Formats: sequence, structure tokens, C-alpha cells
Amino acid sequence: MKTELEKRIAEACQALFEAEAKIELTRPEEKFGDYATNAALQLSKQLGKNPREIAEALAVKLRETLAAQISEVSVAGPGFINLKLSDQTLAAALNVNPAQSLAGKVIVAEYSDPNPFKVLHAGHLYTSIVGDAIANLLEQAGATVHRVNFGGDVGLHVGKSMWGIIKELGGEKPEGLQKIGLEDLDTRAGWMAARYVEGHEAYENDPAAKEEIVALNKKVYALHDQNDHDSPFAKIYWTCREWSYQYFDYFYQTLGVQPFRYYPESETAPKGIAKAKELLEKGVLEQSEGAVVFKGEGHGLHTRVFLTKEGLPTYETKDLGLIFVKYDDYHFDKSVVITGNDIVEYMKVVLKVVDQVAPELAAATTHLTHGLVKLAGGEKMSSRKGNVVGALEIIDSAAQAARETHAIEDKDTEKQTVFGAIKYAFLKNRVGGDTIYDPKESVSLEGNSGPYLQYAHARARSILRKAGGEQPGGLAELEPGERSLARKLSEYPEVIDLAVNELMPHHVCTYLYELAQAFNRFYEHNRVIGDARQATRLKLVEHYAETLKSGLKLLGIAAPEQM
RNA sequence: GCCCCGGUAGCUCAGCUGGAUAGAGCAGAGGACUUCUAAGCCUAAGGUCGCAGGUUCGAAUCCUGCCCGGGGUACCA
Repeated sequence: MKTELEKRIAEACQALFEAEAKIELTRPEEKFGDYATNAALQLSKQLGKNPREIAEALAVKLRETLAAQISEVSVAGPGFINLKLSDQTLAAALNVNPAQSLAGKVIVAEYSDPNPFKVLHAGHLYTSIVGDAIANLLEQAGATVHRVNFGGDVGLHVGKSMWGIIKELGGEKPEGLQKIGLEDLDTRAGWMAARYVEGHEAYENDPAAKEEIVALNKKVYALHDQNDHDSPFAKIYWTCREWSYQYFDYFYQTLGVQPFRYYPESETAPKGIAKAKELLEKGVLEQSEGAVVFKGEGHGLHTRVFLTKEGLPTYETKDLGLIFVKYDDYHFDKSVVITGNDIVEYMKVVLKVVDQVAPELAAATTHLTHGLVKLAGGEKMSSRKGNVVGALEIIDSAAQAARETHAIEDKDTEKQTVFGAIKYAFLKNRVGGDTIYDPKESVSLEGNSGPYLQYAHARARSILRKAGGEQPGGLAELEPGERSLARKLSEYPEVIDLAVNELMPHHVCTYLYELAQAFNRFYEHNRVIGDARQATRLKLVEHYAETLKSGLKLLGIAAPEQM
């Protein structure tokens, strides 16, 4: 509909003025109409004419050529042309689906990226939710999406964790892990996280421990090289790594996000090292101070180390390997990587390196970044320093706030509300900056929140239930209140397209909130059941409930039948 | 120092591919209700869009400089 109108307006510009204009219809305030174009303002310079004059002439032409779809063409302000759809056209627009713009495309979406042996913090919760929503958006646009997850099961932090674990066990004694009696997934994860913190502190403050940790780091790499599953050290390592993966699975299941294909760093390291060596020969990477580095300065970037003087791969190399491994596995058309924004410059360097040998892979990769999750009034979190706010702490704080705010009796409703609240709170802001999470506000059930939307859905469903067998009717000749709701509903496919193109789920949130507001307004002023216009109104309510539910589903948020 | 990101109402944020009186929610003020879920609706109030220049018919939006906050800047991720 929108595209067709744009085309017709462009044709009118051509016919009247022989002028090329880039027509992009926008959604103006409701009082102006359903669509607006600034074509006349654009053309005024090109034609050297007054924009109002151009607009008037165009309006006359459009009244004629668009008579079938448009009930009103008006000129306003400096020269905007406002279009009002006929009720029939508007009603037809409600059956338009979002574009299948990515049909046939294969997309790899990487996000969440938790590290084994370490705690899941609020940032992992954030990226799991946002990444899942973005992947959902891509999928609904027709793409085949592979969700992948990259985690550091090798690397210095593992050395730190192993140091803490071995110390706690009194040596390389895997049997000690059983004795500790850690049956519960949370407890295990917490225990390992505490060992990491000990290892990290020792690394910072104790030179002897630092040496041991560096050695343990090498030992972990060696263990992978030798495929060692039998030595006591290896047993400890594999057991704890498995504990982490079980914990991650449990976490994602609780969250209700789609499962991942895990790529442990140990799996991408060999490919990365091979690539790094190849690049060294090609002169893309170079030797410097005993390490293999990329000198980024020539590209407006900075120098980063790919292979340490110990001969170990850094994160850069493991990530380099990952890009090629992902391509080998999926032959993607597009790769989306979502991480914290502390990695922005780093990723530019890695992609610049990829660009030297496989420009098509670099070009197909989009790096999206987000900021920190902070608790309202709290401090920022850094897992390296140990003063983290855990992912589960966020969930618990939301659950507690929900219980304090309103009594929820059954567990399922509570879970839906709590996760609806958290997810919406994370998704409603544009991805990029920091997120201030306020548990009370997120579950407060008033204003721009997940529960508000869930409630707005339940209300509509309630009407539909009460209507019983009454059949919804058609949507010809709408009254103003009905038309407002229909107008908002008609924006849905455009909003989804925008969110897909920009990889920005917050557009969906903003829209759904406005839609729910439009519905609540409608609900207050228009009786449905028993009214003479019941059939038409039921149709609208049904449409609304379906639209809201679809939108929420893309966000990973449940739409309960009743609350 | 250099590079990146951010700075919009008391708070949390939309708007940023230039366009109509800069929009929401929360907090605070007022109001309506014998009706389908009041977790709602209605009304008013609240702004030097960090600052200063520039480009433009038109700038929160683009450009330059500065200020403030955060991140990165060689063997962490």
C-alpha cells in the first residue's frame, strides 16, 4: 500500500513537472491524515517555485489519480501533502503482512556469549533477550537464522578460575568436586564464580600466583591440544566446564529464549591460529616484540596482539577463527554479532584484518553493541572485579517487586509477568547506550511496561470471550474512534519492516505501547458488546489482540489470555 | 594525547536517512465513573534539545570547535 502510493506520487511529480522526487511517505499526526509527503518542499528548490504552489498542483493531480484509495488530499504547513485513506483502503491495509525482505537469506546471529567458569551477569541477560528478539525479527522477515553463542572456555580467565578451584580442592583432586556436594546448578555456578574472583585477585596482587595462573592458562590450551580427558587436571576442567554449560541451558530455558549452537573458544582457536599464521606470511600481520600483531594505525585503528609471545592466541585470534568457522558451517549471507560496546574498537580491528583476506565476510558482518546494565541507583558492574550484579539477581529483584506490588497467585502468571516486565524493560530502549534497570518500575504495571501491554491484551481477549458466538463483521464506514484504532493497526507492517532493517526491536516496543494506548482509549469510549456496531467493533478488537500478540511474540513476551 | 559512544522535561527514555506547535512514561497537580478487567481513561503543568559557531527556505537531527560523562588505546575479554 505504502510503496504503491509512493510510486504513484512519484509518477505524478514526473507527469506534472518532469521532476524526479524521492518520495517517502511518513506517518504524520493523526489530525493531518494517514500519510504525508514533503515532495513539494523537496521539489521547490529544483523547480524554483513556491512549495505551496507545487503542493497544490500535486494535490489536484493526486485527487484524480488516487481517487480509488484516498478519500482526502490536503496541503498544509509549508507545503506538506497529507493523504487520508478511504475506510475501505484502511480496512484492506489491516491484512497486509510485514515484508519478507530476507526470504531465502541465511543469517547467523551471535549474542549472549557467556564464559564458562564465570558468573552470568546482567549483561548476559540483556543480550540474551535483545539478541533473541532481533533473531525473531529476522526470522519473521523470512531469513533462516542460526543462533550461536561464543564462550571463553580457554583463556586467561580460565587460568584464574582453575587456580582458584585447584586451591580450594587442595590440589589437582577432581574427587573433591564430588565431595563438595554441589547438586544445585545455581550453587555450582556461584561456587565457580567465587573461585574466579579469588584467582583474579591473586593474579592482580600476588606475583607468584600470577606466574602459576599464566602456566595454568597454557596448561588448559595444552589439554585441548592433547585431547586430554583423563588427567586429574583435565577431569576438573571438563567437569566444571560441563557444569557451566548445564547452567547456561537452564538459564536460557528459564528465560524462554531460543537455544544456541555453542562455539567454545577452544573450538575456534585452531582455525584462528592457522589464519593468523597465514596472515603473518601474507604480511597482513607482523612480528613485533615477540608477538604477532596487526598494526591498525595505518587504517585509523590501533595495534592489537593476535598471538602472544607465549605463542597463545588472544581473543582476537579466536574471534578471527570464529568468523571463518561460522562461515564454513553456515555459508551465511549476513552475520550479526551483538556484544558490549567496550569491544567496538577491538572488533573494528578484527574485521579490518578479515577484510584484508576475505572482504566479503567482513562486509557481511554487522557488529551491534549495547551498553552496561545498571541497577537504578546502583553502580556499574564488572565481572572482572567481582562486584557483579548477577543475571539471577535481576530476575529475583523483579519477582520480588512483582510480589510486593500486587498479589499473584499462580506461578505461571508470575513468571509471565516477571519476564514480560524484564524483557520489555530491556527492549524498549534503543540498543546502544546503557540501560538503567529499575525493578519496581518494570513491574509497576503502569505506563510503558511489559505488564501494561499484557494487560491490554488480556482486556481485549476478555471482550472476545464474552462476545461468545457473536461473529465479527466487516470494517466499512468507520466511526472516528474505530478509525483511530484501525489507523494505528495499519502501521504494524511498516514498523516491523523498520525494526528489521535497523535491527532495532525498540521500534516494536514503542509501537505496541502506542497501539495499546489507542486500544485503551477506544475501550473507554466505545462499548463493544451489546452496541449496534458490535460486529465491526469485535472485528477491530480481534485484529488488535492478534496484532499485539504477534508483536509481543517477536519480543519473546507472552500475551496472557487473562490476568 | 589519539580514536569511539553518549549528553533531549525533576527521573527513565523516544524522536536523530533535516521538515508542520520537540513526544511518552514515572513523579507531582486536577477531573470523570451504576456499563465489556480502573493494571485503565480525560485535563493542565513541566524544555536555553550540553555550549558556541556554520550549512539550509527549514537543524534536536548535518558540519566544525569546545565542555561534561563513559569506553578503548600491545600480549584481558
